[in-house]
Amino acid sequence: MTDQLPDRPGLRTVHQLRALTVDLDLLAAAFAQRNRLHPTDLRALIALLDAARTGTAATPGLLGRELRLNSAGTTAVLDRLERHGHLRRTRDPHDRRRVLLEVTEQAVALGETFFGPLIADTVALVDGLSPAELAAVEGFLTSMRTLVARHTD
Amino acid sequence: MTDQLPDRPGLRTVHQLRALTVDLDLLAAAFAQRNRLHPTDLRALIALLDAARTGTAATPGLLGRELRLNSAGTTAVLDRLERHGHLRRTRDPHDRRRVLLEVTEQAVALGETFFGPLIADTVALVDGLSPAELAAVEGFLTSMRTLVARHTD
DNA sequence: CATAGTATCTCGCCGAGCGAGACACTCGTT
DNA sequence: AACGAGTGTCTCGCTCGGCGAGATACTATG
Repeated sequence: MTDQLPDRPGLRTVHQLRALTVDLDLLAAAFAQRNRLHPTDLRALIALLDAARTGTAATPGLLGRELRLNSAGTTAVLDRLERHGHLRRTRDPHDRRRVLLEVTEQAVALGETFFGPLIADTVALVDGLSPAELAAVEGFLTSMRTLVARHTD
Repeated sequence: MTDQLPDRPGLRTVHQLRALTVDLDLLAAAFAQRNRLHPTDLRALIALLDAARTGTAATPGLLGRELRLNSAGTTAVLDRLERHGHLRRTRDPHDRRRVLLEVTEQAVALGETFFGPLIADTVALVDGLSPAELAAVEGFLTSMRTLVARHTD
């Protein structure tokens, strides 16, 4: 970005990666708008679907921490999702201060329409790679994550 | 957060890629907050720095289209950036309806503090790859972009 | 010229998210 | 058992980013 030297492999890759993240953001934004969801609501839905998939108990507090929202903002997100029928709130019988969040079938279906085809295509793409290619791609992604993590402080 | 053991290589890669984009978003958000910028202002700044780097003339209209903001919102973004000294507005002498946007030295420096180290590390990482590995990574990124583009409609 | 088209800005409004605080509940201490 | 501290969630009032509508200034075309 701050380097003008054209066509060094490293810079080309940086550019490709950045373009890809921008495209993914645009895709998410387009999907959100088409389904009358705010970007934050979509992020929340993704987090809740993840939790449901891994069997983790989701609560407003956890969600708010994940989305970097304070409690008031979290309540507002949940109100919107509940109003749109993507979410059910139930009191935790073991700790009656807590609220358990349950995504509805409708929300799961919505998530599948969004992620399903893209994931399927990506899996097909990855399955078409040779073992060496797969190793290179996975190594790159892993290295990038630790690298980004090191710059977040 | 949700590092479950994904069964197939394809899914594992999908997960890694998604985690990476989330981490990059978090990095950007953290940087924005530390510099008293709104996420949109940072996106605008990135777009303007890109334009400056490629020698493209930046105008409010172009920027607004890129950021998916209407004209009122675009004006507000530019007001904020100008107020913070990241931007100068000048009338285009050839078409006096238009306003030309010029990032200040301060903004360029800010961009370098943000992107510089991360880009340098990424370039170093990519430079350390064998030609075959590099080809695999670039091929993957390119394929993903066309794949995402196909799903955006 | 007049008229249509274009680039930008202003005004009034909506609503996402914040800070402060209320309320309900749990838990350790006494 | 009763109290206080700590925790999870929600309510209230507010700020301010972004939108729709329209004003303003300029260019292009007949």
